[in-house]
Amino acid sequence: MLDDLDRRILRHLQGNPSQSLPELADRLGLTTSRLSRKIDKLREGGILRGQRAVIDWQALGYAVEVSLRVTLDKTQSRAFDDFLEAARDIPEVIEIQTFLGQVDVRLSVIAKDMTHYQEIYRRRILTLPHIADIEALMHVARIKSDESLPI
Amino acid sequence: MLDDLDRRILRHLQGNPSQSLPELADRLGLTTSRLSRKIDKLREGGILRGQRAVIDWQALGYAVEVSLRVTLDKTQSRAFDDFLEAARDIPEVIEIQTFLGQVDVRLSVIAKDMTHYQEIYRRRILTLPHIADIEALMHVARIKSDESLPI
DNA sequence: GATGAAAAATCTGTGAC
DNA sequence: GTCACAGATTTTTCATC
Repeated sequence: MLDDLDRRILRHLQGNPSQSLPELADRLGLTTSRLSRKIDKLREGGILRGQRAVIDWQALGYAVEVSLRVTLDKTQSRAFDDFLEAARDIPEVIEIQTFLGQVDVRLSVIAKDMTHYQEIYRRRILTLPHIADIEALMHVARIKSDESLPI
Repeated sequence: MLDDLDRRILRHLQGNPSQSLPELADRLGLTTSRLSRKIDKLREGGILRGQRAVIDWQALGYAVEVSLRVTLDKTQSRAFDDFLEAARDIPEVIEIQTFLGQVDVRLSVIAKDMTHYQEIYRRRILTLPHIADIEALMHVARIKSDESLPI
């Protein structure tokens, strides 16, 4: 379903997204039109979902990131749905993942500083429904972040 | 430093990534050139770091994601550096974060299926240097993922 | 059905107002 | 802050294999 050329194209799009088609075609030894059509196919197939602007939120003044592990009160059958729905609406929550196992959900929360974080934590996080337990880890750095998928 | 218009622009660039300048300008009620210059400023300010192709790795056949919490052997002063450097080179490791506290590093690993995951885990993860302890959580879903920063 | 070359449409960036 | 234009880029068309 995905040939070798597709893989090479994806790898390049991942690394240098903002290069032009002729430029990329040149590197890959293709004509521009062939490359253009290949990319169309990848988009149609849902593999290429488009481009996204990379925004440096540290430059925006967000200096603090905290990773929260949440365990939910499983006596309530709607616990998951309720919790996720409410968590999704908090703008400072930039990541939500769910798990199989002792921990139910992981959230990444960003804030301008520790005071701001405390405020978000008390007013928005602790008021989320069905929380049984929370464990927080202060984040130091993101070393790698999705830049290089194994294609 | 960042006016209201900037914020709206960033919000749009985040949400609807692959729209063209005239299209976006229309939505925001601006002329194309004004928008173009605004975006230039954001780039100069380091807030906009460029574009990235969004690739759907589930469509690529990666069905499994596992989150690993790693504790390092802190008797070795080079433990962090050695570990991070080696982990970064594993293509299936798509995220690396470091923390302050009892846990040192979190890795996200993707694999085609459980067999594939076992292979990566044994051959690549367990052979990383200075590991004192690992805890794994099977990932179920990414509910939210960086799409909507609080701008 | 896929490919290459070139025209047509569209987009981006810049300079004048 | 707007308008208009030149250069670049993407997309479509058409002939070909």
